[in-house]
Amino acid sequence: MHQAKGKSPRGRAAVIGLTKAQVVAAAIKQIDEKGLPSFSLRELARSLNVSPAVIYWHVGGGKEDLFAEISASITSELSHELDPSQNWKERLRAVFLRYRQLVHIHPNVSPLLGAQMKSNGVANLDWVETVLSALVDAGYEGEALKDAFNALIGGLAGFVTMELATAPTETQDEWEDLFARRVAGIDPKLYPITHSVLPTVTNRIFVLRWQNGVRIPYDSSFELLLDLLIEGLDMRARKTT
Amino acid sequence: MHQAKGKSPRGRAAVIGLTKAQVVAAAIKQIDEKGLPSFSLRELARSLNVSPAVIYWHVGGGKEDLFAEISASITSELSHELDPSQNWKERLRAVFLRYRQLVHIHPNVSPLLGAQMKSNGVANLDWVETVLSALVDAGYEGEALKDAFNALIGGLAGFVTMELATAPTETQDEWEDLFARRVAGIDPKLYPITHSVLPTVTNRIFVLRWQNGVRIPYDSSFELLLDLLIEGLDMRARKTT
DNA sequence: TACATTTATAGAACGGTGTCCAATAAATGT
DNA sequence: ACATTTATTGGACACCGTTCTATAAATGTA
Repeated sequence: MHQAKGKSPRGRAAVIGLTKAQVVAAAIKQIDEKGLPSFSLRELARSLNVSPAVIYWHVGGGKEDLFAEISASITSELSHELDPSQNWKERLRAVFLRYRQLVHIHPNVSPLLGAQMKSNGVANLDWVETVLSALVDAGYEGEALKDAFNALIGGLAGFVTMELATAPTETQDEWEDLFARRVAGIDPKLYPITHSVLPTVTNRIFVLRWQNGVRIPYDSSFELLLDLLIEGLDMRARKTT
Repeated sequence: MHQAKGKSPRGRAAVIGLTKAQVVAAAIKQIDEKGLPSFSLRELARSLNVSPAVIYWHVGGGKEDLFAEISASITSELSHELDPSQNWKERLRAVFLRYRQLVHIHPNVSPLLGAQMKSNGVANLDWVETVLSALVDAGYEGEALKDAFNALIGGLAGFVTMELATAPTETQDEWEDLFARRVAGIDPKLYPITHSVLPTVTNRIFVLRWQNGVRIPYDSSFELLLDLLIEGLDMRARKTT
């Protein structure tokens, strides 16, 4: 039905045509350039000088599966180069900073790693093992381990997803103006605190922004979140151990 | 060009036809039932026994704007009924628990509040004011306030987005089988920790699951995240004050 | 009551999309 | 040399978002 899924091109070589990896790479490139909303299989096929059906042959079952492949392709680079001599806190820091770094390379793909996250099965086990083993080293097990893992992944990966949430591409300038005008018109009587901190906060916090984390990265906010989580998990572990 | 945006149906009454609010409500209903991926303006129009063009007349500019309206419609219920006598930690807890609760009512709409989050301008200022004022009460200001706000919103709203990330609707059963088989086949030599905690963790942590937070809610994990953040922010505030 | 105007809807059209299927070419194994 | 697998084509189907022009329904005004 479709391409040889064997480990590597052994006896039955890859003929000459396209590779699944090439299709995925081209898809990522196109999403990087044109954005996820305007991505289409037909245009992908066009960019490869190929019939749309070819994509179906190389990747199993259409768009959904292609997205899963893209997601796997990006997160696969995650857990390389980890220094096992570091303690668990340093390892956690490193792996999540690396995660954010990776996603920032392909901001438009971000929704596929967060909200869509189909996770083509068990592709990124390295990641899971890294986080779980760090937490085990910290002294977590059972239900507490489960919750600590979810708090870390959900909070940090979720943060990055929100950070890179797609600002509307269409009439961007026009919309920025509208937004800026609305912010300027915030009533000091109704929202005194918000109004008073507008100078330091406008377009730099989550709900009150018209650009996303691509143009205005949230480095220090992410670091704060990361520190709060790791320090907090450390304290809790010490308490119960 | 489109409907009267005035406060309420005064002189020029609402004729008899559809209301923008009705369109939005119907859209939410349809997304709740059929899921976001299979949502379409045409089917929405069909369900209202109406021509597709009618949606364009009632809501400004098509799908994108309709999504913004939906998002606003849901988050508008957010900051009601808040007890100002509570201290800032209790208020923060309450508002974010309420946020998660609200989103869980319309799980399929979740991507619109997270990854897509266009935020039709400044609709949910109540929310912002609540969080900001709590943090100001805690002693935050300037850059630290900004980072604390972003860590809270990004981490917690992001968590909920991930929790409800859309599991694939299509061939669900078949896919669950595939996933379960892959999990069962995890190599204990390669992933010793992961393998050893599989019993307590399978389908209950973020990457190793085949169902999303609708069927398997992450209550205790969210509570942990919430506690870690609030406690940590409290400690940091005391230190620097 | 009559007419002009605003409000609301209908219907058709345009270009684009995901997906599938039958036919066919290209490379491979025997 | 031939049968088989591998890879690709082109066309079809049904649906989609969006826009346009025309028309109906309600309203304001004389």
